Amino acid sequence: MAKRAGVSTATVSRALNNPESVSTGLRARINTVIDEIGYIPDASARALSSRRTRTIGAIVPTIDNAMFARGLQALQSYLATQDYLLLLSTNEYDLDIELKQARNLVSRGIDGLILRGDKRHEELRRLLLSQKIPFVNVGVYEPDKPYPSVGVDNAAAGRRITQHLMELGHRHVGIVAAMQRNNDRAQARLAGVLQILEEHGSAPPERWMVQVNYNLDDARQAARYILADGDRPTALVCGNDVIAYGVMLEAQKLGIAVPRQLSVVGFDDLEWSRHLQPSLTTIHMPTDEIWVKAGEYLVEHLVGASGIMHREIDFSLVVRESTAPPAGS
Amino acid sequence: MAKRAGVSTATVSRALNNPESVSTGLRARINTVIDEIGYIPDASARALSSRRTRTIGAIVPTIDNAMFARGLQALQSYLATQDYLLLLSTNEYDLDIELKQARNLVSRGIDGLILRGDKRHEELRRLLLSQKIPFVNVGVYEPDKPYPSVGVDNAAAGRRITQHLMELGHRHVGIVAAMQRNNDRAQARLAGVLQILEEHGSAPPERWMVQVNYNLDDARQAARYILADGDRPTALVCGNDVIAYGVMLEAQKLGIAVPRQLSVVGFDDLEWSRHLQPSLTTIHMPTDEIWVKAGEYLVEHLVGASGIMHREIDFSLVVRESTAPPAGS
DNA sequence: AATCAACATGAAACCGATTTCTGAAAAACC
DNA sequence: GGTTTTTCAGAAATCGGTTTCATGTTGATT
Repeated sequence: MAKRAGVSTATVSRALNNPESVSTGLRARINTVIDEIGYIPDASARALSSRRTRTIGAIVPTIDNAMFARGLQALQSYLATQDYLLLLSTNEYDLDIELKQARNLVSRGIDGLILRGDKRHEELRRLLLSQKIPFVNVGVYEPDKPYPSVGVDNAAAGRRITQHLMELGHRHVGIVAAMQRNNDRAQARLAGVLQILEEHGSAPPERWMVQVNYNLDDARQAARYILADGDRPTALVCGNDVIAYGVMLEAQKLGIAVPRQLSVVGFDDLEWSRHLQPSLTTIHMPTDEIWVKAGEYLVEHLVGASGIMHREIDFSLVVRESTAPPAGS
Repeated sequence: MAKRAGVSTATVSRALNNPESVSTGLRARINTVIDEIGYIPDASARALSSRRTRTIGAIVPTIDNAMFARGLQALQSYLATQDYLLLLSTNEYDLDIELKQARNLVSRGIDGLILRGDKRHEELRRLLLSQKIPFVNVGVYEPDKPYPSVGVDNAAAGRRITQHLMELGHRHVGIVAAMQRNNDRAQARLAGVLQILEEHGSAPPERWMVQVNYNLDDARQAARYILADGDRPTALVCGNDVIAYGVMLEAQKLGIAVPRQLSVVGFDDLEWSRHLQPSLTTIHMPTDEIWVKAGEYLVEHLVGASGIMHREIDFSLVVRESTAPPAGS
């Protein structure tokens, strides 16, 4: 302890947390000693007595996904400016793992928690409630839910991009969706897409609807499956940009011209989408903004703000070269 | 406290950490009460008295980079199996930020630290030494350094892929390197590439050597700059796969055929590299293995293993379609 | 000059676990 | 059966801060 400065621990604590309450002289002396011996306060002790850790936890399905990586980066940068640290866990889309990770995080005394996904273990719900840990569901906008969410309205995004295809005249539309299991974001997108299709009497046959994992190989395989048939759709809605890339690669390999013979759309607007040949029509998601806002919500909540927050972030349709009217029109 | 079970805190602690030392009856009673009231031990208190947090810190330049995202994912998964948690920070290639983040992590009582990069603040070196915090430099193999490292020998990788170009007969080779500032990995690769080029009397002119950021736009711009000239190289070595993608996109746009008129190579072997048209010749990096090994080293070190470790992980050259003998040969 | 409020500081309790020390009971030994 | 050893569990100290409470000092008020 920096009591080498000849002061009590109480005074050091005050000098650190509430400098104005300590006289200038003492404060200077304390700071000198701190620099001298390289004193670093013990956060565990601090946490133990103050019941605050200045740590925010985050549980995402995986870090190895461009959207999450980007969001986490933005979140971490923001938290750093507020002197918060990010305790990171992944659940690999498994609710039991999520619960276990959450227990661990809670045990660590996180001040707040950021979750990706709505489907969660009932137990986790109780845990967060009983421990009074504020949390946000990030990446979705769900104003009806009894807990805060910040993100885009994914169903609306699904409707928007499908509408675009409808306006171009497509009536034979297939869907290569992302895995729906425990993924509310993917589910909402799919629901939005289907809604518009049904409104136009274009609900796709079984064969034109596939779910795939987040990688190029699986997306290509799905595209091969759907496009192999003689009677194929004139447009494909993909659950995200990565899937769309795979679909376009496979279309190219099969000699199907995009967009002349097949329109392709995605979601997310990753960096590649602008650069692809042809470039990809997609829904732009302001990922950084979403995650930073989520962080802001928690931080503000921790200093006293209150009330459930639902924050909708606007997405936008980015029309590029991968969509055009269907061949026959 | 679960002293509702009618036992002392000491016994509860023992039941949790060293179950064999508690009689079966008591243990059962304690476990029952724990389940009943949903008792979760306070990690802060535990850390305070045991001086261990079961937390590993990591400081990387950015999460938003496919290689780091992937490595962190692998590391986090591994740590989860060992009941360790990952405390994540980024330094954005800035040493001062890194020091600040490290201070914060140390204050949190991390048991070990994973660092990406060799160049660091002198102060940080001292800090880690004085606090006796084990750490590893990940992503590079540097057996001569006085601290552990686990990764590939990037200079050797640079030599290897350049050798491949030499064998194909290229003598006019340009370089689009990654940013060198505070990036030992990028520096080592570049050094390896230059070494081989010089051995073949093919040191590139100024104009053929550019440094760019990790994104497609910058890479394309660099390619445009190098390839605009009438007298252009027959091959380009790119600092990583993302840069190579940008270069190939731009070459395509400029009407320069890859590999017939221009060979392109990268490093990392990201998912896209197999799928590109033409597919990319590159150096495969076993990212998962590297990061998991780094985690293993720390965890093992914390239970008593000792000695500086330098672990070399093998890279491999993956020859695909983006390289061929130069046009004239 | 006397009274009182405001302020700066230290002493000590406290946060919730781990760990050492100690004693009582049970097991082992002769 | 008496003594020694082992096992089990509780009391209490400890980790390093924060925070309440008490106290002495200074400055303002009248």
